[in-house]
Amino acid sequence: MAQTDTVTRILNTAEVLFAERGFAETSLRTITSKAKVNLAAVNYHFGSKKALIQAVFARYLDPFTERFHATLDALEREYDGRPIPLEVLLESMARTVLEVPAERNSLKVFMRLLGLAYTQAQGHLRGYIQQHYGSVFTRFTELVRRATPELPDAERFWRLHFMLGTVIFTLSGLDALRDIAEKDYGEHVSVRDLIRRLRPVVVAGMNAPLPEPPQAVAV
Amino acid sequence: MAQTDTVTRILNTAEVLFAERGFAETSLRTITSKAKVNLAAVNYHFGSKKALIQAVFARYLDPFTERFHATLDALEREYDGRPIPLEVLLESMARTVLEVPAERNSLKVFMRLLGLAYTQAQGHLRGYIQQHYGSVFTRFTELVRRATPELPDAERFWRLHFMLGTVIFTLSGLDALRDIAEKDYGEHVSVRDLIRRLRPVVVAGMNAPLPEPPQAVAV
DNA sequence: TAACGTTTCAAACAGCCGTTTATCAGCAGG
DNA sequence: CCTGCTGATAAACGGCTGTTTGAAACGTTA
Repeated sequence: MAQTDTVTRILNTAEVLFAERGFAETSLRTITSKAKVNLAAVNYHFGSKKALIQAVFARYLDPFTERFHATLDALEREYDGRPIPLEVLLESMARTVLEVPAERNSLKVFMRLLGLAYTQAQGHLRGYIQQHYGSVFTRFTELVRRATPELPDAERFWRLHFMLGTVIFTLSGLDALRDIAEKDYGEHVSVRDLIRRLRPVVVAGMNAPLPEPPQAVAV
Repeated sequence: MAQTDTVTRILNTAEVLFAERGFAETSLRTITSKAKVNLAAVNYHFGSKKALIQAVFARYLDPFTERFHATLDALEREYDGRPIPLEVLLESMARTVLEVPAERNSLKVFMRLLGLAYTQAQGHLRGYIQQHYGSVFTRFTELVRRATPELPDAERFWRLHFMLGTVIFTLSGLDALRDIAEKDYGEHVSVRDLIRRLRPVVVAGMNAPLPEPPQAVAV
């Protein structure tokens, strides 16, 4: 019953190629030839290229949502109704994001894929992710809401997306940036190192003073 | 001598379609038919699709770099050797970014394009931008360096890219986010409004406390 | 052994891609 | 008048795309 060797070979090859070149720029022929599988295997096992793309994401996001829900369950038990501090929430999310792909040494790929999901056209992907994994995000934002009661709802919404942008943009473009950083500062940067650097910036961003109201005339 | 009507029609149509769907997903036939010009016109006037993509960027980035250099010239004269405060630098950049496309009501397109330049494969584009416009960025980062002498060089490098990610990610995915925000918070968000919200977050992120050193054993 | 459902495989499908070609219109200067 | 030159146009080019087909190979169960 275990997944066919062919299926995993396709998934393993596809996720790397997608991450490197994007979806439209990666043809099924490239995938199947590099995976040493017959061209028709993709349509046989997945049905279409769209479905393959979604399957690639599901293989990361299914275990992620499961673990993240479990983590949040544990936190809610621990804090027993009291608001969970923002740092704890962010830390938990970061840890879960790191855990899942760590087992396959593919954190970089996972991050690239997340970036692509946001920026590539692929309307079907956005819909699929929203529909299948939207609930975790909703639950998380609700907990963040309780952790930051002083923030207006709209402001918190935008700041969460600001921070999402920071993280996804950085980690998904990591290879290119790393090259520059290494050349200019002679410093090798690991993903964990980057997350260490990201933490204070994200926290400070979330806790930044409120913006001055828009060109308002004082009462 | 003025640019042919055909050339501008192609550029106007192409930039919108590229911004909406990405480069690989936008065919020359789609562009030329929507622009009501002959298919061969693109290759005749630009030479290739790659060159068209670069021309679309050049039409934004050429005036941008020119104005931004002028702005920095003025600032350096004004501060006469003293370091220019970080807020002033960020503010100037934001103002220049807003000015250029404002004349064609295409800020949204410009931002999407910047995002695509980072995230889409298109290796030739990254090279082209680096080669033609890298010097402005270098000059800007050097001024930021003088404005934030307490930051280690590597830390400043990463934080600048964190903030770049925040801005590009947000503004380039603006349409999708705006829909959610409007539905959930009933609030219409303009680009200027978003920049007002971005400012304190970016400043706070740049001024965040330094991260604790990596798992170092105390001496 | 025979029949079965599942998976692999080579080949072909129609369709779209970027680019090139050859033809033709319009207009300049000799 | 006609010779060049710039641009516009329709048509075709070879190549690559995702998908489908029908036959072959496989392992399992009767």
